[in-house]
Amino acid sequence: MTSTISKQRRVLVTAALPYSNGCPHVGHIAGAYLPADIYVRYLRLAGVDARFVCGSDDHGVAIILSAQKEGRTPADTAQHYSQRQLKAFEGLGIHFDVYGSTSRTPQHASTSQKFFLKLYEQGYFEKRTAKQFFDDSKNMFLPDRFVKGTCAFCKTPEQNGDQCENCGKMLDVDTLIDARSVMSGTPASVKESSHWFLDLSRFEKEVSTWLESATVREQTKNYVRGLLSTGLVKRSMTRDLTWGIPVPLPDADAKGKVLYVWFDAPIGYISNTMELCARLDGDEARFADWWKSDDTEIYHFIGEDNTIFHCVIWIAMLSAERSYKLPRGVIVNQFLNIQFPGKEVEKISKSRNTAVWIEDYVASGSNPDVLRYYLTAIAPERARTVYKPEDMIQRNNSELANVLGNFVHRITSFTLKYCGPHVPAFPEAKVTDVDRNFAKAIQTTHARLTQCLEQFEFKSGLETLMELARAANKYADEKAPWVTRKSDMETTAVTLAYGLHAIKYFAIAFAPYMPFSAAKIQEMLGLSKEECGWAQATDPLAAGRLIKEPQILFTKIEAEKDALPSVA
RNA sequence: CGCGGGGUAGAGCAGCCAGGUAGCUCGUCGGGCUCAUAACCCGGAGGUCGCAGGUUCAAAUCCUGCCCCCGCAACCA
Repeated sequence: MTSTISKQRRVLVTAALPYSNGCPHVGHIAGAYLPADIYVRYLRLAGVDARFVCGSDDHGVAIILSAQKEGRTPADTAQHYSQRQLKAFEGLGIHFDVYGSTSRTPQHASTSQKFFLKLYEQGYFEKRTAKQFFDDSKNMFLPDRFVKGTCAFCKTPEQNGDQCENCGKMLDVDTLIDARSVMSGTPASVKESSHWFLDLSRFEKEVSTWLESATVREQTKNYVRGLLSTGLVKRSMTRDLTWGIPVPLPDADAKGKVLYVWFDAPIGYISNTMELCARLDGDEARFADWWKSDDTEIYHFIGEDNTIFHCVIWIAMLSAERSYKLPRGVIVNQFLNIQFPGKEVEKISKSRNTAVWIEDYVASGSNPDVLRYYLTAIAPERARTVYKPEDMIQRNNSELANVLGNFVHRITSFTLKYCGPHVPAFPEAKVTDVDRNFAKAIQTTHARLTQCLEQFEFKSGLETLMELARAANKYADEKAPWVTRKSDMETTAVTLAYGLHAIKYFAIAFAPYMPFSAAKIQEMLGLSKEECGWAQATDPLAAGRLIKEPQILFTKIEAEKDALPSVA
């Protein structure tokens, strides 16, 4: 009997909690959710006990503003978008084990408050009272970016409340003249307010130690090293808002204040895990297996805008709280820009109407795998990259349809046509070096792909797979079964068996990237779930297995010139 | 001298961490094949790998300096 000592690997994967005043677009997907989903799918195929946690981030001032604009309560707004987000994700095959919400997941508020109190009791907070701009008409304090006024130093008008664009001086309540609220246009008044600051500089050592040992991309490390070298600051963890988690202090000044949204948001990873354990295991206390166990690896997938919160503040928070494990890695992708035909490269922006929305893509009935493929192929892992609608069509046609889809189709249809509906048997003596090298290429590809996935290099892994798909077409051409079938059916059988072997490999290896298409190939070969493990991926297909009629995996997309925006 | 990223064929990108024939897709020119989604395969043309030094037998890759482009600069998320 073989040893069963080795414990099953356990991995908790989180994707950034989407802010619930909007829906995901291609940039969000490429940044965090798709790579996280690919990783989780890979882990599960490899037999790892993986859980995938996400949920909406419902608090903060932007939700309040959206709710005002939409004429409903912040709670309703949050719920509305949260549900749409989940539907969009599901439409792309991005499947979370739990999609919670920082305003509705039952464990969230208490978990966040306990977290805050633990830091408070250890004396990590400093209470400070300061003057802040206030909008009397909206009855709310104004964050810097919601105040405009004239710079007291150089007299440049229309400056934001944080820094003058002209002279570069920092602006505050005393140095921004004639300040008015951006929200209402009314003059901003000034009020005093008390807040609780977390002195991040006390955790510089912890953050630094974590950073150097964690799985974090090099450019992310450089960025955080830069922050550390200039020194961390004190940062307020409370806000004067009517929507959020109440600050759980007996202090009279804490009344009416809520936790800073970035304090409670990452705690959402924990509270959503609790909710998941309550549902799946019937015991929310089992969350400790994921958050308090040395045996669990935690990975956060985020976009670059979240770096400071996950790689500095969250690490400091966890270090201060002490009972939770620090993440093993934070996988940060850069931003995705966008370029429409005949236009310049620009940022994806809701207000400028340059976003491509996932729910639109899903509603159009387009193949989710095509978008998954394209967004992985252009994944902004190392640097920002550009999403181009025509580029996606081109890649769909020339790579997915012509290379991968066509290979699967030509081999299976040839087999059905000339060798009957089964994987053909063949005499070993007919196997040549060409065949053996091809089989070897499958093994090599698998080893490289596995390494790529383990190292979070999803783009590179996909390229490796596509290389094999090209090699597969070369193999078919070199072996030319359409020629050998006239004189040598045994050699033809070898070629087809090896070709089908490759197809079976694709059915498993592409599954993390393109689950819908992989499932189609699995169906064509009649593969069971048990046969589709990562460890069995390179096993050949047994002779005699029934092959089903091939389906088209990727239809070509005609470049509808009329549908493209006209260039003025 | 604030911080970070980028500058590789006509276009878009990979390769850089672990130096060793400059690769992929599209476009373009020619050939082959006919199993396949008018698909596939082979070959050609096209690159001073931003610039200048340095290390090395060898540099797109490591080091130094410079030029250009893009972001970020924490009390928005």
